[in-house]
Amino acid sequence: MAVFIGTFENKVDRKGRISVPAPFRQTLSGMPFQGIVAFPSRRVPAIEACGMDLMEDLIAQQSTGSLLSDTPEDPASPIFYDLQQLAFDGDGRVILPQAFREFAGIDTHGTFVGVGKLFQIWEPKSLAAYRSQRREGR
Amino acid sequence: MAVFIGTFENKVDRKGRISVPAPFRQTLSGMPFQGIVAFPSRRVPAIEACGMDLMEDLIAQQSTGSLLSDTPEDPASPIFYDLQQLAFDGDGRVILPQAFREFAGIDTHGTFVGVGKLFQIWEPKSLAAYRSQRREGR
DNA sequence: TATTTTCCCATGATATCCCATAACATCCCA
DNA sequence: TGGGATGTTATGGGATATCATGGGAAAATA
Repeated sequence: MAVFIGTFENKVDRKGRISVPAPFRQTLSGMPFQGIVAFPSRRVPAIEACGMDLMEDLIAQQSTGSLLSDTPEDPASPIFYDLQQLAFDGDGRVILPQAFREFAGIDTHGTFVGVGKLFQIWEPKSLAAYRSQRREGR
Repeated sequence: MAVFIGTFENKVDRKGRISVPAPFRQTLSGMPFQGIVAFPSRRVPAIEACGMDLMEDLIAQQSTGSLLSDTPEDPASPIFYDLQQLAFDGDGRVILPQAFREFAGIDTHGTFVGVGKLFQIWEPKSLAAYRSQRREGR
């Protein structure tokens, strides 16, 4: 099972690149797509990301019947509309799309937080705020 | 089941390394990740740690569907925001992150205390204080 | 051609690997 | 029951490798 644990703060360089922490890359190393699948979180003001394996799980859950029927509901999970594949460059960095940076308020630094099967990318100060809020039990 | 029992005081060297007691490493020896998962305790001024097995239990409960759906809850148990994976070096040592050292007040020495499924790492003097306090029934 | 993206290499900091040593515990055999 | 031999452990430190980061050059795009 792919597991992400730990917190790592990295820099965004002037080209918009940021290093994915080495331990996370390690977790992703066996996967067919060398990179991450990212999307704005529905719950917190941060980007969430995972490996392709989790996406394949999600896709496997779509039943062929409902996909190809003419029921009015969209069979796609809503997050599909916001997904972005971000490939690693040779040194394990990705470029965060502008829209994602804005969503999370990320400028010069990003903090990666492993939360199990996913990880999140935060603007460091929003993370600090969120953390202390949580610790107060709110 | 992984069980930690016993008390061991070890040194922090100038590189910030500290040996995990051999009996604890023994307990962890069968695990896929050779190291510990550590976090500031919610109850006492010390670091708590366990093996990857305990974390995998926690993570296995995250279902792909709910992770990627629009449910309002943060997919992360609050504990995730403070976790760090600390790998053993060839000699069974780990490097305690600065933030952890500060949280527990650990400088030159750390005392490992097995408390069952977890163990704790204390600054020796705070542990002594906590102990005598407890013995007084407070 | 202007602009962006990808690839590649350089660098400094840090962590990792590896070996040495001293203290201690355990074992083994007379 | 000694008492030396062996092994394990914690600890220190030097050499090496890895990592995050910056920037140039090549390639792709518009």
